[in-house]
Formats: sequence, structure tokens, C-alpha cells
Amino acid sequence: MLSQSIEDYLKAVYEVETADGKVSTSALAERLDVSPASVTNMVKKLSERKLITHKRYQGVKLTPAGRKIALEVIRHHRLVELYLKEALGVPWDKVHQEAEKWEHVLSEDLEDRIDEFLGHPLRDPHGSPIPRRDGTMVVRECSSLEEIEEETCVKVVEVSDHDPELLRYLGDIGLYPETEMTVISREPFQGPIIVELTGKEYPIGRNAAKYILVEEAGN
Amino acid sequence: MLSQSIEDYLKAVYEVETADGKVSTSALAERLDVSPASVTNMVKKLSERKLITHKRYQGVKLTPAGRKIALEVIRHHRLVELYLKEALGVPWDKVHQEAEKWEHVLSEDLEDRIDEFLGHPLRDPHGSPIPRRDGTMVVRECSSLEEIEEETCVKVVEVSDHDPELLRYLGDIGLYPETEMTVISREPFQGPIIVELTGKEYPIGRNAAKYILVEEAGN
DNA sequence: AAACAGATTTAGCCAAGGCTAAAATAATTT
DNA sequence: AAATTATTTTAGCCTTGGCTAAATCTGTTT
Repeated sequence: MLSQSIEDYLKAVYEVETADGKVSTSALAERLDVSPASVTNMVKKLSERKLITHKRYQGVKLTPAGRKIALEVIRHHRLVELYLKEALGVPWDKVHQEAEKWEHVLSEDLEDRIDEFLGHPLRDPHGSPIPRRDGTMVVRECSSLEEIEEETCVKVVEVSDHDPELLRYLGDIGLYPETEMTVISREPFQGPIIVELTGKEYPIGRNAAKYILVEEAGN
Repeated sequence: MLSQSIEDYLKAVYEVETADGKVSTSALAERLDVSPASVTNMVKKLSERKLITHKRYQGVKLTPAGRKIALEVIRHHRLVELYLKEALGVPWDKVHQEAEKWEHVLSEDLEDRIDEFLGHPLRDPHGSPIPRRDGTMVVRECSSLEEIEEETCVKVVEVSDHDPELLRYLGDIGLYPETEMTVISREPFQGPIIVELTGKEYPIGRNAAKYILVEEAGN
């Protein structure tokens, strides 16, 4: 059995890799809220276990074995997030925090039961794809709301689950995955992006917009 | 936050106390599958934290603070057991094992949601009482099946969840909490106890019978 | 009362997974 | 190219929660 720490590290490697491409010691340290020295330590251990490869002073990469585990943990995490929302009515700004703990204690049997209960879902409450048991994932072409031109109609694909406060705000204005909206204007000097949905206009800070992924809607 | 180990120890103290009255170092060691020396260690730590009291070479007792935590953990455990069975269809011989892990990661918020979902239940799938949030518990007068006279009609109150195999057998013959049955005979020389339920007769080993608690049914 | 058995504690060890401070390497600026 | 800055690694330490082996205490027998 793998320790919770190891699972957390592998997940972090995967996530930093998809976000930044390169996985540096310091990036991992920041994401895991741990000192860089601790990361170096653990990286050594994970290399020995052949879960990652590492070139000194360069980055870290998942081996196939490591990637498999990372995806299993992420599958657990996202299934649990969706389950908590659907089955127990946990609000979407709280599911992430709970899932951080649950992802490590979910047996394969329970994973299957939950997956079944949810009808083999493809996306979690924030729109992130849920890896299948075989490690495949349905990805969707999309871009950040930050880069969208004015007058464009878009559909929300995914919202980062990192900032509960942002999620609460977005929930309040009714902005969820699959919501359609129109970019009304991009205020100058890094000002907010104004979007229109359900007939009203709302400002979205540039920083927040970065974490909202959308696809262009038909027209 | 308390570590998982500490929660496990407090729960074990509570359980050994209700089972044996006295809580010895070795009894704890056996229950937790840990060496007696390790128990001594942890007992020292828990005493310092005022969660238990300890007199050298005598036993261990929970303080009110320690008992409160033990009951919270047990509440989590039993709520989860029932939830897994009711909501996800996990068979009753498997819920204990899962709950051992889940009991440590259940937030208060989720505890409430699950309790609500289940309609504030009083007993888990094995018939054990679920402590309320305030630490109270509905106990039921009962005796071990081992001690019941022949020809007596009884109702099952509680079945120990320790041996999955026993649970599977009992499930197979339809013996659950609230099941009514009649003690047909007590075979001599520590032989099995024969019970009748749903029109058929089944043997229950003396050892197993010890772990089945019943109350005398009206006639 | 002495001796022995069994339970408990002490002493000293280990692995996991953190930390800080200092050293080494890489990258960037002057 | 040299110097400075930033990143990464090394070295050495800490806490948690295990372990074994040896010492000590308690209680029972002889």
C-alpha cells in the first residue's frame, strides 16, 4: 500500500505537469505546501521506487507506473467530489476539501459502486474530466476565459476548484460548467471581463478569468 | 487535530472497557495488533494529553474528554457502516472494514448530512447503538445467545462485526438484528446451539453464539 | 518466604516525512 | 566573463508511532 504522502506527491506531479508542462522542485513544494528540501527528499524516494524519473536540477517526470497511480488518485478525488454533491448535497465549493481526504481511503469496490451510482460520469462538479479505470480521459478543447474576444458567446467547460470563495461567487451568479454566456467587454488595464448570463451582466476579475475554461459556443 | 492513531487508541480503550470492564495494556495491544511496549508508549502520551488516566501496572480509564472523542469516532464508524449498506449496497460483512478507514476522515458537516440522510438512525447494520452527537446512546437490555435456555423465543439485538465470515454465514441463513427465532436445543459438550428461523433449523457454534446478543421475545 | 510466571515498563532502536541552515549548481544581470 | 540571484540539494535535526530485548513489578505457588 502506498502512503497518503506518496499519493499526494504523485497527484501533484501530474497536476503541475498538466498546468505548467515542467515539474520543478519548487513548484511541487508550493503546491504541496512543503519545503523544497522535503520535496527533494521525497523525489529521491519516488525515483527509487520507479514512480518518477528525475534529473538533478532539471525536472521530474512520471513513469507509466507513477502516472497510473496519479490517475487513480485523481479518479477517486473527482468521483468523490461528484458523489458528495449528487448524493449528499454538499455545495460545490466544499467538495474539494472533503475529497482531499476521501481520495485516500476509497477501496476499489467502493469506487465501482460510486461510479455505478453516478452512471459512469465523465466530469466532476467543476467540469474536470474523471479518468476512467483504464486511465483514459475525455478531454475537451477549450481556452481560458481571459483570452476570449468581446462579443463572443462561450460555454463554460471547467472551473478551477482551488479557491472556494471564487466558487461561491460563481455559484451565486449561476456560472457552472455547461453554462452559456457572452463576453460583453474586457475592461482595459487588466480590468475585469464583463460577461452576460441569464440576462444579467457580471464582472469577472482577470485573475479569476484565468481559471475559467470555456469553449466557443455555436455563434 | 488528533492523529488517526490516537483516535484508534481511544476507541479501543472504550471498546475494551465495555467488553471486559478493565483495560489492560496487553488487552489494548491485542486489540490494536501492536506490541505491549507500543501501548505503554502511547498510554503515556494520552495521559499527558489528559485523554485517559493511568496507574502503573493497573489499568487505563478514559477521561470525559477522552470518552467524548471515543464516542465521536464510534459514531462516525457506525454511521458510515449503515450509510454504506443503505446508500451504496455494501454487504454487511464488508462495511466494518471500510468504516475503519472512513471514520477518520468524516467532517462534522458530512456526519450531519449522513445522519440526516439516514433519518437519525439508532443502530448500525450489526445492531450496535449509534452514539448521538451529545454522546448519549440508546442501550438495550440483552443477553448472549450462548446463555439462552431451550425452547425460548428471542429477537436478535446485536451481532459482533469482528468476523466477516461469521457475518456471511448469518446473512446466508437470514439472521440479522431484529430477526426473531427460537432456541431449539443446546447440544451437550459445548456443541452448537440449534435455532429455528423462517421455518428451518440452523446450528450456531458456541463460540459464535457468544457474539450474538438477543432479547427474550414476547413468548 | 522464596521462586517463578505473567504482565508491564524501560531503554534503545528504526522508518516516514517533515523542518532549517548551509552548500552547490544554474540562470541572469552587469 | 564576472557577479549576483534563484533554485536545488545536502547535512543534520525533529516528531510520530512503531519495534525488540531487557529489566521490573505483581501475584501465585510452593
